[in-house]
Amino acid sequence: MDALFKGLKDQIESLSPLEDSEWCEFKTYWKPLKLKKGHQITRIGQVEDYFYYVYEGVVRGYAFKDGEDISIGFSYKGDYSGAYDSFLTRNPSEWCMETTTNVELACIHYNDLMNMFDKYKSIERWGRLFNAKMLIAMSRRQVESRSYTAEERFERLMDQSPHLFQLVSQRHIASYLGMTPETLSRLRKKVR
Amino acid sequence: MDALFKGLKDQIESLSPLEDSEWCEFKTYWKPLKLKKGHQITRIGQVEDYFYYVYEGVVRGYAFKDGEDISIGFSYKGDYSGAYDSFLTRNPSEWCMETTTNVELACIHYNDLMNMFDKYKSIERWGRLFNAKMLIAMSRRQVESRSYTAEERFERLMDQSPHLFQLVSQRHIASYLGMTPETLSRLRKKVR
DNA sequence: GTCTTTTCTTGATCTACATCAACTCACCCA
DNA sequence: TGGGTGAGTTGATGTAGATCAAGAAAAGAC
Repeated sequence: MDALFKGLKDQIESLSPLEDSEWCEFKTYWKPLKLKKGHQITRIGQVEDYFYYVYEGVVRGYAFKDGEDISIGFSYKGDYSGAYDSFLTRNPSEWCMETTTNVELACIHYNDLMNMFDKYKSIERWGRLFNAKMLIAMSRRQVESRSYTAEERFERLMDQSPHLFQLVSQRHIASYLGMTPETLSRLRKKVR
Repeated sequence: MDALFKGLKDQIESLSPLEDSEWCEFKTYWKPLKLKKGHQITRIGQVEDYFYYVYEGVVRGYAFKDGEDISIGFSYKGDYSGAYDSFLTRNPSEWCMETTTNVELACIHYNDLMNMFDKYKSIERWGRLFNAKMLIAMSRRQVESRSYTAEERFERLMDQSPHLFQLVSQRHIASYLGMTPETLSRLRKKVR
């Protein structure tokens, strides 16, 4: 439990250092949470009320396209997670989140986070820089998905996140890479 | 010139209202700028020092993939523009910006904006919300590019931004939509 | 205004990847 | 312990869109 909060604090302070008193108050709004593999965190059509910090395990975010689900991203240790679009806009979510392993999280309610933004400039700053970081990661991924073939995307993922292949099923990885499970299977065979 | 600043102020205050005194100071750091069609605003490899507000005209952002340029996005009246990734990280830009029409812009230097963030909480908040807005737009676009065929993406762009086809060349729109100019040409013929 | 260069169009061909289908393997639980 | 269910593999075939090529149109340049 302590380690979880330490991780969270370090993560936040890497973007914006907080006064001890600020952290002490901020901390009280974050609730630790353990979930089993396969748990649905957010469903389509519901407004996302929580923002999650992932301390242990993997959370998968995905959207629906004619009934088939397509993976948008995976959050690991140290990442944040949640249907962030819905969390920010307060509109019903078009994405879902589910755990693909057992996970340990900490979550904070929208209202509490907004109050913290109002109250502390340092936390407002963290919010700005956090959004900036997400934005940068996302724009990288955008160019990535446009500039490479299926095979190249697969190879790059193998280089960058080999552990993912142990933690997530092939078909979820396939949809993340924008290809069918069959294609991914053939690519894996080719490499072996 | 007045209209430009009024547009900028409205745009900022739609996210975070400012005190008159705050706006008065903030305003002094924004420099108006007129550029001719075809002007290179940012080049690859240089660190982006400015953040731009587009008052009139169209700015195109693009990246390179084996020598061919691929359009990442277009900024019109009321949008912001710039190699935002490089602006935020202070790393050499992997993107370029160029005007595709004559444009009127206002720009602010990185250092000045950072000073304003330090000094005023309301401006820090604007920064947070601005990033959030960009993030939401980008994640929509990401799902968009994965969920639709070339033909659907073309139709959706025709619906949402028909004016773009007058302002930007076919091949730039084609690369934006993730297809070749030939394919776009055939799709246009089909619709006519 | 004519000459050059670039953009757009149209057709013929090619290919990466999807789709459809059948078979194997692991895992679960009754 | 055996059979049901879902995940992964493999093969045969289909297709959206890329590539190559060559002509038409439009936009600059002098």
